[in-house]
Amino acid sequence: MTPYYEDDFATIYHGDCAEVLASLPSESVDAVVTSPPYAEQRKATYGGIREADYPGWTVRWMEPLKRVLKPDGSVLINIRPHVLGGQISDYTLRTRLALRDAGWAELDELIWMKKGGGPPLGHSGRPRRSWESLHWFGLDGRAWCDPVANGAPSESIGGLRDGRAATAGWKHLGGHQNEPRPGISRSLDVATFSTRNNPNDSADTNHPAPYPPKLAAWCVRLICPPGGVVLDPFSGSGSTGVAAIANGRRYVGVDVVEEYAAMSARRVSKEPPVLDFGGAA
Amino acid sequence: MTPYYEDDFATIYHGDCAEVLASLPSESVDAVVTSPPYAEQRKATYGGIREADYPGWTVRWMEPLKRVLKPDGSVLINIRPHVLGGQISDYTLRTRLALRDAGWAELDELIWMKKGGGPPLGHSGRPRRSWESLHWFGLDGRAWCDPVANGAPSESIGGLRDGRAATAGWKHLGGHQNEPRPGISRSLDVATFSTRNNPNDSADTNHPAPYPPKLAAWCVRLICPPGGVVLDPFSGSGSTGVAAIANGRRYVGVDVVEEYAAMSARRVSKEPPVLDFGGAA
DNA sequence: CATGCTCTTGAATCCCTAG
DNA sequence: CCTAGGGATTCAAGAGCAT
Repeated sequence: MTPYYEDDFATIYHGDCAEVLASLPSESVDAVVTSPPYAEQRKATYGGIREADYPGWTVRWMEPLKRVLKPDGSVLINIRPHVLGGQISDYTLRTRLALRDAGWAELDELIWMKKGGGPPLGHSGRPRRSWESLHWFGLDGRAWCDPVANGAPSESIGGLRDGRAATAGWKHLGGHQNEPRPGISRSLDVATFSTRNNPNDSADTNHPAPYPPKLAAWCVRLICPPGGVVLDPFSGSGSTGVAAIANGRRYVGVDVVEEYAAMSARRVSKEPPVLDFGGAA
Repeated sequence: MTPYYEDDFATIYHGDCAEVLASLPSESVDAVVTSPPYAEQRKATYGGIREADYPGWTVRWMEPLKRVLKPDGSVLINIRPHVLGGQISDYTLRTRLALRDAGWAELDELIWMKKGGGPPLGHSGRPRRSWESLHWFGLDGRAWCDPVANGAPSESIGGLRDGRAATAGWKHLGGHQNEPRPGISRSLDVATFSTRNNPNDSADTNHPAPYPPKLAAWCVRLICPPGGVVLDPFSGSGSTGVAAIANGRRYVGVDVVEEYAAMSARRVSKEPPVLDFGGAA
């Protein structure tokens, strides 16, 4: 399939994601980081998947990934139930079970916590909904992950206190005792970022559902090794691509809406790539 | 059924919760706040419900609540999947769907965020799991809730700026424009508390799964009106009871293990009740 | 360069009214 | 009685500017 845009670090396709994914080489992608259209949302641009159809729709677009992903690759999906009549929808539950039934391994439940609580809208008689799920699936339970990538420097990691090397989450990645990556704590399963986009990008991020680039970067660093390939089948404004390139990964984006494929290409092409894989990981 | 312990503010039963609940008067409980034994956990004391049985087991113990709860009462359940072979268990998903199938309305997904990340345990190659779910169910979508009870004082509530009364989450509770409860923002759907118990309680809280009293208090204030009755069918060390009484509610606790019924009675009887329902709400 | 103010803007829901 | 559409609600982040 012919790319809509291509450079050394990014490839953007305009087309239906199932078709595009079917055309990608086997084991060519390390990680998928995406925020698909939620059920009943974005009707204007994506047709608005109905709740009842959502689990099957998700299983279908993810099926080609079983071939396209590397064996230790994984998928991070941001979806969220809506509230109707004071009750939350169940389509995310049913989607998770459908993916398990389809053979996917559910690795963990990660959370995006909206700093400051996010927009104060919603049901005025209920607590403000201030977090969203990042559902993490892999081909099996052994998916690649760097638990230290988003960790904070720490003064109290066990090894530093008693003279042993600090190897939290590091031996796991093949590190050796004599080259420890010391003083960084394991990250939590929660990413805390404001909902706001970078206002500098505002002209180029006119998309109904952009998530903040900092969140995308957190996800990329967690599940894609440095120098690897990140895929977003619902590229939208291209935030995942920007985050991937800014963190020394390559990007493959897909969008069925030409305007968004163009927007992704524009933003991705402007992002100065980071090639220093050594320290930033 | 004869209570194991009883005073003006608390009643503790020693027995199987399904039997005890069946013996309680209709519409006598405003809210249930509980942390049942997780699947495959606490085998020594509770027999260790198997994962496959967990949804049915939950539906069964909750069934009598449809009669015992007031029509606008609701239930807050703290359970958590475990990790095995790098994959999370699905029993909480299936339990939520089973409760929906049984006619319960799922009102929201609330979260307990463990301040500081909680114990740094778990799989060392993965992010530290630092939150747990509080699943909120009601008889229908109109359950009682005070969205402001746990809110923080705010200087920037809309009404304060332009002279209108600030009635966030207050009109909902029957407040009038001329008696606003101003300057308190709606709480978030996240409760952030450390995992630590009050060290003063340590002698009396030797229970395998105590959640912190501050978390229980947050839950009580959210879903039980001042002066109402809070029920915990898995009373354990009695933290829910302590929180209820300290916040001007009454408590009904049940535990199948006599040692825990006794522990609940002991802690509850020591807690000085708060009777000033006026301001603390 | 800190500090403080104004200004804008949200992946929202509910209620009420009109048909 | 059910459906569809429009108005009301409400607050933190961050930029830009003034002090």
